[in-house]
Amino acid sequence: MPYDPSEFPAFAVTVDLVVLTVRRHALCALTVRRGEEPFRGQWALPGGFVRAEEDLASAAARELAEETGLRAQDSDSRPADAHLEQLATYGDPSRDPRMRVVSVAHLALAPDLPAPTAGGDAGGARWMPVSKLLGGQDQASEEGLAFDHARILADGVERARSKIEYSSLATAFCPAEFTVGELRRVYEAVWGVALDPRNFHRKVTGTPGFLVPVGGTTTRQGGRPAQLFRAGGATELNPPMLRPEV
Amino acid sequence: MPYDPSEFPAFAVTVDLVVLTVRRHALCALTVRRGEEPFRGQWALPGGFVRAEEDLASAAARELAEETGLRAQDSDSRPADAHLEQLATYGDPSRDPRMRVVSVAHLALAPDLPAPTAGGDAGGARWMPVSKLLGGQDQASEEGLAFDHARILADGVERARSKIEYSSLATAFCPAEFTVGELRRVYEAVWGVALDPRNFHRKVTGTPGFLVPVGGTTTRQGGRPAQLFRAGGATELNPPMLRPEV
DNA sequence: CTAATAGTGTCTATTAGACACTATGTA
DNA sequence: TACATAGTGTCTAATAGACACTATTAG
Repeated sequence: MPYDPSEFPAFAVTVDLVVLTVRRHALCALTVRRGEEPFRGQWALPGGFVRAEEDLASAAARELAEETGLRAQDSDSRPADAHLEQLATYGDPSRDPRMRVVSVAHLALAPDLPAPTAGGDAGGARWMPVSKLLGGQDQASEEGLAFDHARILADGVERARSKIEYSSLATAFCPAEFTVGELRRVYEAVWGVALDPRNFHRKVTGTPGFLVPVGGTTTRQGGRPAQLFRAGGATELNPPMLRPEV
Repeated sequence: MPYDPSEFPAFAVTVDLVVLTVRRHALCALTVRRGEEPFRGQWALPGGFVRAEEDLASAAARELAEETGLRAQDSDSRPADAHLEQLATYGDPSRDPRMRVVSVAHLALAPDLPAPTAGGDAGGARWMPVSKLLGGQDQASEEGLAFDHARILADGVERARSKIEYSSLATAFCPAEFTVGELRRVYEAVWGVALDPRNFHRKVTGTPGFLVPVGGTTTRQGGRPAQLFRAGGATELNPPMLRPEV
């Protein structure tokens, strides 16, 4: 196959973001209101074009910062505000009615933010419960997300749900310092199940390198003061945290 | 951000394939010899441009068929020859010196093929042991793969290694009918470890839906005749097959 | 016979899951 | 006081890993 720049079709390449957080015991995704056709007025995932001299990860980090103010690990060596990873790429020829667009979706996990959104290029932005966005396949069509974003969101949610099983990624949903109970509520919100607090406590505190005690305590959840921890260096969780209802 | 087709940069989009198989107790990848600059004469992963009206998965299946003759599940309802899934997307601005190319890499797992390659658009094609292609970081530079293909291959190998832990994907490396011992040798080759044949047998035959006895036996591995199985419908492997040396 | 692989059984240390109980804060 | 959450201990059923033993072929 000859390699002539004029012989292959030109594509637009975008990054779309599945930004997840846990708010009031519910897994939520960041959505933006579309200001233009097509799908004007509908909710969509945040995203935008990759620039001419920009890496895919950089483009995703830039969009994340524009929409939320969150800093992914990229910039310098300070601890990141959010976890960011590539999710999958969507390139159905008919996914955008205007032109051929290939979207490299990324998954971002962030702690609950005080301000729901910051300035971006989108009109309105909101955290919406994932159950609302994806619940009932038919509901997806009436109030659904634009383009193939429901599919992308579903893939991102499934990635998050499975990845917290065998990694310490759930701590990305927590602030820098958190309690065992708060971490447990993250698992419960993401999986939509109830976990035994005592077994959970034994499991996470017994896994070396997962949690590092930071010294203080807090009563922000009520009840007896709970120890504060920060995420340890361990990224793999072995043996994994098992999702119930197998 | 205005959505004007003339305002965004144009990208070329390709699919690259990490095609893995197990040959003579070694995990091997399909490589093709480059006939043109850049990297002329070096080995590379098979791949090619996505066509104007082609889905990404279709492009990957087409390239796989062109290079190996293998049929992924796409075409019709017959059982597929090979497993094919999207791996990740690589879009560093400098990954191709000629132009901006975004490559959507795919991972294919195939049984050992009698003919190493079939007709394709590449000059020579070979199965090369993964350990040769990736062993010793410095060795990668002298006899290494073109572009960022060493990185792509490493990601694909890691995906395969982790995915056979918790799925029945290892059967994609086996012919339609296989023995427990042959399946065990797949795990041993992919992970590069030795597994206890007795515990392995108990594990796989005790997981419902993983293996379905097909009735016959074979002595193609020598020794006592072994039952033949085919892959069952179960795709998830729960509890997972544990990789030793944790 | 030996050598090879297939397949079953048994023992033990570990652990997930269930749950009783105590500790320490707020209303 | 009642009530919330935090944290520890104990019991049991399941299982991964180690390994003894038998079965059935080829040479």
